[in-house]
Amino acid sequence: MARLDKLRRLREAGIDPWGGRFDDRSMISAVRERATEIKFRIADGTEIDLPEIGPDTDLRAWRTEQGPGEDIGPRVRVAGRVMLLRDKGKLVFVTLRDWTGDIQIFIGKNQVGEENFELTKLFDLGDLIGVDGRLGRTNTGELTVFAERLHFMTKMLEPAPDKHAGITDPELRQRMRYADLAFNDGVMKTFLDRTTIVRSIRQTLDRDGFCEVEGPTLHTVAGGAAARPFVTHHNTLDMQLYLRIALELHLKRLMVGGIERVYELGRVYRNEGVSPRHNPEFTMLEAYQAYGDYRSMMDLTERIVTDAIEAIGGGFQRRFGDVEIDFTPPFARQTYAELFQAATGIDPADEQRVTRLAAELAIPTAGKHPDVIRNEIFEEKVEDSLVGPIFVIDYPASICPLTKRKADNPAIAERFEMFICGMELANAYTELNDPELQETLFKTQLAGMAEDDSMAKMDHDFVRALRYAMPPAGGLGIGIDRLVMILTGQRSIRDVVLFPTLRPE
RNA sequence: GAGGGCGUAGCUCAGUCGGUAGAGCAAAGGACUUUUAAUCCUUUGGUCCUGGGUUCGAGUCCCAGCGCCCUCACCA
Repeated sequence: MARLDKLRRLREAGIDPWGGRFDDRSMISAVRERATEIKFRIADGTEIDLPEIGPDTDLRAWRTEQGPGEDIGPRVRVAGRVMLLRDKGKLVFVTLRDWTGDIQIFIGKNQVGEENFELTKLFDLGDLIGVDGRLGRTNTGELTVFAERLHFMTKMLEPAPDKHAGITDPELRQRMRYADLAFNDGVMKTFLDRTTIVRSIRQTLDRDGFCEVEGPTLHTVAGGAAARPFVTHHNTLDMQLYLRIALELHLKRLMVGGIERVYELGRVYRNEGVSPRHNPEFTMLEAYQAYGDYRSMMDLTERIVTDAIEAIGGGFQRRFGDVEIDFTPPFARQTYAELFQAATGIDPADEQRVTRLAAELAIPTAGKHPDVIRNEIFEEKVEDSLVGPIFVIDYPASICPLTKRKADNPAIAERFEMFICGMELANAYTELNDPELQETLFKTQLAGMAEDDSMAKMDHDFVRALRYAMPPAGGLGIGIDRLVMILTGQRSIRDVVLFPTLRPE
């Protein structure tokens, strides 16, 4: 009988196939925790605990040994999706799933009565049902709700995916995330973990006295990062607008205004290529702390990451692919120059040998600033191999134009990047707050931009804001999606973004 | 944007040298009161991504296109 026929049969039996309010149900995880309340009541009325349940448990034999008696378990009400259906004639087993877990339902014809039992004939994989029953264990020891009454909740009209493999086509999983969440193991957990991580980050920042704000996502000038923006248009104002590519410039304006610890955790949009580590829209945290510097932000980053790990559990030793990562604080801190020297055997200050190495690595050097060449070598020889977590500190100043230099060494910028498994997870600076220097650096940056990046413009208002005095500050950016990838063990950003950008069907 | 791989039943996948389109799950009918990816019997189910070409004959070989995945580039 097809699903639509069953729908009709439900209606004919006076049952609404789309269900309704269903009060007082317990979450399946909570029901599972009540397993210890199940007792075996023997003839004289005394109640004894069930034996330890193992893979070879034979409760039927154990019950026979105890003599005449019966299982007494708590009455529970659950609701969820029918994941597996095992029809044994006058007996039907259902594996029911809600968003907290799975539990088996036992539906015996003699136990629930003819009318309820007829309802099971109208069940399909994927339907939503409600069950009243008593918690107990089957002969094999499986924790089970022995149904006393069935409630039909909602009919699924589409065929269910393969009950073992689920949906494996990555495009379908992303396009039909609803089915992915409902039928593929572990997907729900990953996204609930994502929520837990984001909540934990807010808690860490709030506890440190940071103030969460919401900046504009529509910008008249898209600044704060070197990326191409999405362009849009406001009709009645008849003006071109850009979707933000970073949170930075508005948060700094707020620092000028006196919001001394400020952060935004929100979506930014970059009109660049897609890859397993890049989605056109992604979630960034940016935090700014007045009277701090990049070292303050390093401590904060470490707390944000370790708090998030504690929030989702599983300990500081974690796996990502086949790599073992140790998040036990403190995280390693090494200078850019040290790492360069260790990986290449060459002193980064040795101009000649750096140039020779660039040639060996087939890195074109013509017309490039030595620091740019150095950084290309660094990216190739160092970054990919950093398992981390590690803070790479003290970058060459010329590749960080918007960063304060070290007071005692103007060639070095007060910046760190945190790497885990070769991925850049965080980036922080001691922020530049000199408006005149900022303006000059903006101009040089714009002059160096390619023709197709011409939508980059000078943000005059931002420079004016700095003229009203922004306190010296540390600033931090964390790529939330990548952090979630690392902490949940997902290799693709599209497995931690609920609805990644896709071409239309 | 460049290179490589993939596209077959509702789902997961086989498909040999170019010779009648296959399996498991799902679906439909039946048996079974402690199963658990239940099992057993029966049945149904195809635009082989699209369009050309080679050939007596193409899921298979060739060309083009579309889509997805991976690597690289831009970027975080």
